[in-house]
Amino acid sequence: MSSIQVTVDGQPTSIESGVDGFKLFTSKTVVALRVNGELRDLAHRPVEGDAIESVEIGSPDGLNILRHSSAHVLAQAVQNINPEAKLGIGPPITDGFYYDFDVETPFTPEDLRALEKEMDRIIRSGQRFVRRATSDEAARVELANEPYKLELIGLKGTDSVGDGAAEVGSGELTIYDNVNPHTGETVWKDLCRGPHLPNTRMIGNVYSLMRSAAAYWRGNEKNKQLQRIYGTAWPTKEELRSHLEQLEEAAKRDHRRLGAELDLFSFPEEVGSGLAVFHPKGGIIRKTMEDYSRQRHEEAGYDFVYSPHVTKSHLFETSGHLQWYAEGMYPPLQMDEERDENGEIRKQGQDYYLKPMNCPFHVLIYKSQGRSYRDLPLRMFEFGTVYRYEKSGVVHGLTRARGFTQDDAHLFVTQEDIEVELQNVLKFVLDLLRDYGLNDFYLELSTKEEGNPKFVGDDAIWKLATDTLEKVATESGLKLVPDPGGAAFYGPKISVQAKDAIGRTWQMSTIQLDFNLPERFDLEYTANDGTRRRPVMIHRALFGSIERFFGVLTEHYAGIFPPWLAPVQVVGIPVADEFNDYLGEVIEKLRASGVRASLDVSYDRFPKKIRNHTKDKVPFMLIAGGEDRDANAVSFRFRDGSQENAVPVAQAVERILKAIADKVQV
RNA sequence: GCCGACUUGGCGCAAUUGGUAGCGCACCGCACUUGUAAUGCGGGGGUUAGGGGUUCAAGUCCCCUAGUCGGCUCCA
Repeated sequence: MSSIQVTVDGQPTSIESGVDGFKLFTSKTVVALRVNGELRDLAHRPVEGDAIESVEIGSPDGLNILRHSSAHVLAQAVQNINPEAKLGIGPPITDGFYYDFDVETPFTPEDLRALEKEMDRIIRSGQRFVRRATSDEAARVELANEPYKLELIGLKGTDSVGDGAAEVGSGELTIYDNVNPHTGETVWKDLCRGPHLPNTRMIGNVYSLMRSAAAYWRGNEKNKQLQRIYGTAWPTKEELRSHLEQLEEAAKRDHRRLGAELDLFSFPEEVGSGLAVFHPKGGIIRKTMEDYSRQRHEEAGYDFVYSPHVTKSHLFETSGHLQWYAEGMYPPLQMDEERDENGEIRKQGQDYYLKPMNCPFHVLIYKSQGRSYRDLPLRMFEFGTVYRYEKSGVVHGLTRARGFTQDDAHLFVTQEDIEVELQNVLKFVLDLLRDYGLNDFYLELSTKEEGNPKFVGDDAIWKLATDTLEKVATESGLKLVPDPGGAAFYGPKISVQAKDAIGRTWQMSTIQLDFNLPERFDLEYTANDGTRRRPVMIHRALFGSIERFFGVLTEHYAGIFPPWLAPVQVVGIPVADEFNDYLGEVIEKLRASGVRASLDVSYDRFPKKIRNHTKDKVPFMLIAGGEDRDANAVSFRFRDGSQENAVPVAQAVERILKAIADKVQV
């Protein structure tokens, strides 16, 4: 046996030639190799000079392999039960995998259970995943019954493969055979780049089919819809359990659920899809959010403006919305048209539109007078309610609504001031988000997609805008993630992504640079040399939409709002009626200081009152009985059940006021 | 918009093979007057999302509309 020189996990090592990954790594948790940067099956045999690393099942690559192999088992199970099912693609995704199938009838929950049974059988049989290189021609013959796979072969090496990249790469084509370990017989096969687990047993019973749904073939709504099955798979039972618990936790925090439970808002069917009404408790939270935002904007030198909800079509023609964005707008309201008895138009009508954006109005305010460089930067701020015709299938609670209020600002600046103003805006935005309790951010830079006609304006301007945004974003020190093609039609944007308490990220603020609207509206200012120049606009929404931000905060806090936001901040619960007056005085004292406090004088018994207000997530429950009254004190009970007895009244009041003023959580 | 599931009193749910709507919480009344998550008793409230059809009979079956949920596409 000759030996070869390789490096194994960074260490120069001499190994026998022809040795495969199974021999190199005997640990059961190693599922694949990384050879010179490329993922390989454990059956791969390294050659002289290779740099080899082990891939642990718990590593990101290892998890992908586990999940990808699980997807294969799912596909095999589907075809075992229904040989007519045609295969789409089946990649790993965050926390799991999916596989798309073309089947006559969609899968039912019962089907999923039957499929899990079949998958268990396949997994227990310990099939090996065996890689086999093939040619395009041979694969076409072998997969003649799999039209979607044939299509992928045709796309091989092109940019349009998209999610099919798990099936075909740019190199040689490979098929994975699932081989029965006892008979050596190939029981199933799939076009796939791999790598895969050595055998199905490694999947164990640590997977679960989650749901089925339709998905367009190759993600294009013009294509046929296939039936997709989603699953999750993990290396260990504990990880699967904790994943399922996390889903449960997320469900408990769902703002739609908490909104109903805490009586914050609702979506009356009578009003229409995606249109919320805020109830008193939600209303006070929202008002508090808005009031604080107003205060900060005032301090930061913004002007407050207001604009109507509807306007004549011409404004949106000038802005470009009707040309570029009509399908996202509510259909027009036809006004003032009159016809004679023959149906002939006697008086020409007008089309009015609900506004999808506030910017054109702010532009008109800018234009209402001649502007000087001395006026700039001009910062206009408005809680502007906009209406967008979201497709029926995408409406989702407060986070995707058809009517919502943007905390919208438009900054008119000179070219020279762009950078400084952007820096200030970004800092302002992040500071304010922190005050609302979000602390973990990264930035996304959304740029135009070359050649896509939806983006208006000339390339040089786009480049300047994009470069400036990138510079400012980079200087912020936050992580910057590119988002090609995600720009607004009139300009690139930075968006602030915030992580919530359970690690989910939400797009919050956006800052967009716009050279285009000033052009379309022919905006000008007089420079200090007397020449007329064109200002640049910065569009900036901080919460994105107040409704959406409200929803995000509700989920972030799981409904347990910090005192400054809590709809009811203090409830006084007397131990018995006898103490109503005593505790009532304390509550009055708090109310006089602006605290949202009330006294529970209902006929409920004491423990029931505690239960009620705990369920309502009131931050401070103040309790008073004989002992407290004698000591001129009250007792605190907090939402987590902890308590603090005999706190002198003056101290208690001060403590509550301070918690509210400091915007801290309790 | 597309695919699928779902819609029963304010909320959460139940109702054998189609046989004519129940429960808990909440609400109202009465009694109890209580030291840290549910006091007891009584009461009111639904033409089962809306409309149409099949049937002797529809919450249960079929069709249309609206809404909700999960995905897909979309999110300027």
